[in-house]
Amino acid sequence: MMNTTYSSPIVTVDSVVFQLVQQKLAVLLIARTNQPFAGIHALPGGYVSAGETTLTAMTRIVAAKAGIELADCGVVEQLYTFDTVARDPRGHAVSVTYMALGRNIMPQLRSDTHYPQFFPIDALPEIAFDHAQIIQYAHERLKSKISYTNAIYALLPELFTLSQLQTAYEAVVSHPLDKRNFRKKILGLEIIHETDQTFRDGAHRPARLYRFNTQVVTNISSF
Amino acid sequence: MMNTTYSSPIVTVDSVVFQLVQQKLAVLLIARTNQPFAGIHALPGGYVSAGETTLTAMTRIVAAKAGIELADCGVVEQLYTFDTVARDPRGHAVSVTYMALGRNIMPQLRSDTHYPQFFPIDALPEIAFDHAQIIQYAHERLKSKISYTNAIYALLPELFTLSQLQTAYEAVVSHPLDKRNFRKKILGLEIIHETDQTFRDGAHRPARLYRFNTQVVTNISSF
DNA sequence: GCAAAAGTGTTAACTATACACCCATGG
DNA sequence: CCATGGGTGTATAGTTAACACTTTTGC
Repeated sequence: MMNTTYSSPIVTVDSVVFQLVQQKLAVLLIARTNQPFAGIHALPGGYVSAGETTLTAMTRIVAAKAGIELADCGVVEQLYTFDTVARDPRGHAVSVTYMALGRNIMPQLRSDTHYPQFFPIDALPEIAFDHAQIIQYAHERLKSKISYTNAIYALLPELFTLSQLQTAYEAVVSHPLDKRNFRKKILGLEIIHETDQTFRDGAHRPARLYRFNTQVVTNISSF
Repeated sequence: MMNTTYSSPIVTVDSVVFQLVQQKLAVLLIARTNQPFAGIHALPGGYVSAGETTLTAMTRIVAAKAGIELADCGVVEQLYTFDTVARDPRGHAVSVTYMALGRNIMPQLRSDTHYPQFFPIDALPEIAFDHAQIIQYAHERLKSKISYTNAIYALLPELFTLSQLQTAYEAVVSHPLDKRNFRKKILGLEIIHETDQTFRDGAHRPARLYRFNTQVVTNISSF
């Protein structure tokens, strides 16, 4: 064993990039240009080469295929590694998946035209490979993550109203929350603080703007 | 991009196998026979070859290096995938890690003598590579897992007393639990049921034996 | 009868939930 | 003055946490 003529599986990465689009959770998909699944939407992904880390590869691939800089995403987290048998024409592939959270991301059409777009998670098109399951897995992870960390900051602008924050939570957990209970709880967690600024938007009372205490993922357990 | 002369990283697996030894959580380590870290203890791990899944590779490797059949472990779960740079003499390696839970596992000395042994997690020897961090990560995952699933069944015999169950929980979370609260809670979860058998062991009242409702990992959330 | 582990309830603190009205603004 | 979203408190139910004595057995 362990001889140097050993033949390894192909290593790939696939990325689930989330952002809020019109107050709904949306995921980045590209239209595939090659077989299999040509024309069908898929997560941006590609091959990892020897000498680059999976995270570096992901950054490179998402920039190349969707014109998105992962550095602009406030949270990047590894999800799971799938043994996707019979997916790659060259044989067995191991796919490392990541989740990224961003805001105000504008996908750019690249020269090789992969048609990157954000789709609301409750209105996804047909999805190639097992990527629908990966998206679902990422969504579950995100739901869970925002319940014990401040990670939702990465989906919001630096300054935000409590209503925007509540809407973001609701977009992720996909059910409505009680306004008074939500505010009581979030303020009690001491992960945000109010600023002296307000936000005016239409014919109603202006909203106080808040800011996260930190833009680093932090646990908010009861201990 | 995506040309067929692409060179992939090496893929490896590393396994964190837990069991209870004398009522303490213990992890399987082997003594390395080669450089680097010759003579130092490490997690059982090795190369994944094209055509086998990481789980198959892990099963093969743990059997080869420690004489342990993963099929005997009640829970096997993927943990995380590490980009271990500069670890493999042939270059960049991607290491997929798994956690397994078992009971009554006896490691076997194999022909190529890797000296497999279980060490209590609070008395580990010097550990090679970044494996100490992997063990800590696995321990955190296990702590968390037993709080929202019945996964601890995999560390216990089929029939067990409530005191044994409590001791198992305590071994994992590494702090003592209140006996009355523990029993109230565990019985309220309805994941175990009492049998008509008891266990006699020394000069005291015999203990009722219980059994898990299922030997499959199941969530026990409040919903 | 004594040592040793098994077994058993109550109270207080905290957390989660349900629920409805007034406020400040723009038009 | 009215439509719109911003902002606020209280009462109840449920959950968690602290805590000590009696029971059954072997020797």
